Formats: sequence, C-alpha cells, structure tokens
Amino acid sequence: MLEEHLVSPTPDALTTFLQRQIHSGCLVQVAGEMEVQYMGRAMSMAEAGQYLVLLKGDGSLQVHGPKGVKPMNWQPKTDSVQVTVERGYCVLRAHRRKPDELVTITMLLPTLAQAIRLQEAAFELSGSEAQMQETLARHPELIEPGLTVLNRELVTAAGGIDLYARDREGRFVVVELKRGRATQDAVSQLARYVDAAQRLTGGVVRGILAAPEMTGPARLELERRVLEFVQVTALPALEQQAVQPGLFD
Amino acid sequence: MLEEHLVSPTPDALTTFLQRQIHSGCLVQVAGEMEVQYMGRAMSMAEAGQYLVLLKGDGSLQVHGPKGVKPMNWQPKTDSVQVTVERGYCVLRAHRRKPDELVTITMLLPTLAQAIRLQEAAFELSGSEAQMQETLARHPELIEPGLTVLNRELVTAAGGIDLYARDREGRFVVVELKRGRATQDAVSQLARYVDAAQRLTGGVVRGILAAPEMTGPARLELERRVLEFVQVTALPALEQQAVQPGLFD
DNA sequence: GCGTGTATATCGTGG
DNA sequence: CCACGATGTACACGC
Repeated sequence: MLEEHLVSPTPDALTTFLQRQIHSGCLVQVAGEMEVQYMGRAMSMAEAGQYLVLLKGDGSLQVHGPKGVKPMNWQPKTDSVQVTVERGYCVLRAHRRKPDELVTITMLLPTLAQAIRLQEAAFELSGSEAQMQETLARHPELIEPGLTVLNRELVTAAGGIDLYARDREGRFVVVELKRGRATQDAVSQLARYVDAAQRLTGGVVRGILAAPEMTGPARLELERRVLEFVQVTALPALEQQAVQPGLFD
Repeated sequence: MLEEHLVSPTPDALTTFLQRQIHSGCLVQVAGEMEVQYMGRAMSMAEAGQYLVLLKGDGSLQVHGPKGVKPMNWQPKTDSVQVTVERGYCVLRAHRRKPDELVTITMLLPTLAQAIRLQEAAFELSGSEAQMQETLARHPELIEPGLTVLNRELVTAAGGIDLYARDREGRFVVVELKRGRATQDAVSQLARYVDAAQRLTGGVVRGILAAPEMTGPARLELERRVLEFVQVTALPALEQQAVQPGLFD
C-alpha cells in the first residue's frame, strides 16, 4: 500500500517522483517547508512554512497546516498539474480552467514525499435530510394527520420544494425540512416557496417548517409570516443507540 | 520534521505510538485498512477500506478516501481521543461533547504511521467579502454617487446588514454584498433586511444587492421585490494580474 | 454557549 | 454548463 517513500529528496528527485506518481492514481504526499500561492476566485499567499500537501488520484489538491479540518489551500479539481524545477526548487502548479484558478507550491525544503494507494469501500450515512424526506413522504402523518404528499422536490421558479402536500381540508401545504436547528434563512426559504405556490394556485397555501428545533429569531419570523412549525427528528432512535453498552468502556 | 515513522506496525506498536504522539502537537498520520464509524448529529459506517487518517495537534481528526477535498469522516474538535487494543486491533475513539459525537476507527491492517511537525507561517488572503466591504465602505461612490455609509455589519433582529447607508436624497439604503454570483437566497436575505429596516424606520428603504453577477432567477426575484442590483467585483485587477509573465512558462 | 453569516466553501442533483 | 440546496458543513465573530 505504501508505494514509494522518499526522505529529504533533492529538488530533482522530488520532481521526478511527482511527475511519475501524479498519474498513478495514488494519494501523493509532500511534507516540508514550502510557499503556497493561490490565484483565482480570490488570491492568497502563504509565506514559507511547514505544510503537508495531499494530491489525490482524482486530481484534487489540498495543503494542510497544523490546525483544523479545512486545508489552508486547496483545489477541488485540476485540469493540469505541472511539476518543474525552477531556481533550484521543485515547483508544483495545479491549474483549473473553470473557474480559472491556479495553486502554486514552491517546495523550499521537502523532508518527506510518499505515494499511498487508497481504496474506498461501502459507505452508509443515516440521518441526512434526504432520508428524513423519504421517511416523511412515506409517513406524512408524522407531520400532521390527514396529510397527503403530492410531490417531493417539486421544482418551481423559486426553487425545489421539499414536500408539496394537501391537508385534510384540501388546502395546499408546502413543507420545508431541516435536519438541524432551523434558522431565519429556513423561514425565508419556506416563505419564498409559499409565495410561489400561492401565485401558481391562486389560493391560500400553508407553509410548514419541519425540523428538530428552531432558533428564537426564526420562531418570531415564522409567526410574523403566519407559517407553522412541526417538530421532527433526523435520528429518532439516537438516544437509545447512544446508551448501547460498549461505547465508552 | 519527520519525527517518527513506522511501517506496518503491530496493533500494540501502533497503539503505543498513537498514545505517545497524540499529545505531541505533531500531525499524526495512519494509513492502511480500517473501518470507520460515526455517531452524533448523524450516523455513518464505512466498511473495511484503505484510508488515510490525519490527527492534528489541535485535536481535529479527518479520514480521507481516495477522492475529493472533503474527508470521508471527520471531527473538527475533540474533547478526548482514546486509543486502545480491542480484539487484537488498535481502536481509536475521538469524542466531542457538544454536540455529542464519536468517531471510532478500527485499524485492521495499518501499513504506515508517522508523526510530522508542521509550522504555520504568515497567510494573506485577498478578495474576501470582508475586504470588499472595507473597500466599499471607504468608496461608497463605487455603489452609487452621493451614498453615505452609516454602518457596517449593522446588527438587527433579522441579522447583520453588510452596509447601511443613506442616498443623496436621504433615503435609507440596505446593501447586501456577495463575492460571487448572487442567488435567490441572497435576494431573500436582502429582502429580509429591508423589511426589518422599514419596520424600524417606518419609511421606505432601498435595497441594493452588490455582487459581480447574479443568476437569472435571482434577477427575476429581485425585480419582483423592487430591489436593485449594482455590479462590484471582489478582485478588480485580477485580469491584469493573471497575464503577468511567468505564470505559465 | 447561541445566533448569524461567510466560504477560493465542496459536493451532488437535475434541467 | 448552470442553478439550487444540503452539508455530520467548518470557521470566525459578536452578544
């Protein structure tokens, strides 16, 4: 799995290594003192420091500092990655055409370069909004008795309505789901959809925000707009699962 | 800078290594076959695959697969990281209290473990919205002649207004900035602020969306709400800088 | 700790 | 390609 491993390579050796490994499909790493420059949607300059570069097989690039999940610099996709020797340093340029972006890394003092082969396996996530939507579409009574779901992800000019339904009295209902605490933004979003639906149908349309909880200001905004709130949870049985023995032994 | 380096360590050796290095302030890596489980805001399970774990000195954790900038699993902050041997495997548990989250990694076949010392240096970013705001606050004429800025980041019940100003005719103006293409959401946001300002002042308040461009639907929504658009760019001189010689030689 | 908003957001989806 | 919205968003900032 560790395909290649260089310690304190010379600029030439690092350049050759990178040129060889970049298209190998491996995850390629370089650690050491470097300077990183970015130009594109914004611009940034990181002066000489010790960083870790990850270049993945799909062409994505990230430069990590000592802190945080988020890389200091990155490039989600690259159209070309060039490695050259310039002024005695190995220089890596990762370019992306749309949007036009360039990350330039000057390897001042590389101390480590290696290639690792990774392999992804099955990955399952529960508790996403998509899953909530599926559950509620199958069991709309969890929102309100007598509710009938007409559409999921109904596309309108205002955007996609999570659930479009009819209540037991025949009124149309727009449901906006949030998997976490709902904010004012969620209320604005719901209001926009309700407006759009009202313009389309001509009648009165109810708007329901379905979320585990909401912020105080969101509640005020919701009441001001005469919209409704229904409590739903993304992970109904989480509490039970959390007390399963063996987790913190 | 490369503080320690183990190849295909035994579970015991890996456990000892991790327990020692976790509080060293180094960036700690483990690569190899592993199983990753997450429980907290949601739940996830990654079956046995080849992944790369990064544990940084600030307690953040990320598990990378072969593709993408975003880690497959992560933990932005941890309150405790425990490493034990269980059923013959080295098991790492990264726990966070608020929100209550747990990432569990079972190292099935570690092929590489190492500790690297990183050091951050000066980092400068241009073209952020904050910088746009500063520029426009100093040169409000770029938005409109005769504009006087009253507040930056004015906090209201509806949220923070980027720029609050008065036009040459004395009307209040709410300016919402976007550093990229503005969407319907941005228009909703602006509308919410304008509503709030109108309720406060009692008079008519203008709303200006200042961005480099906007989407088609956003434009329609803007017009429907009788709001205005002004073109501003986050990086005014980018084109000139992009054709500087030496970039693609 | 909450609420809010930005981000070079990234990423997937659907038209 | 564009538009839109979710994300276990992360992260910084103000109260």
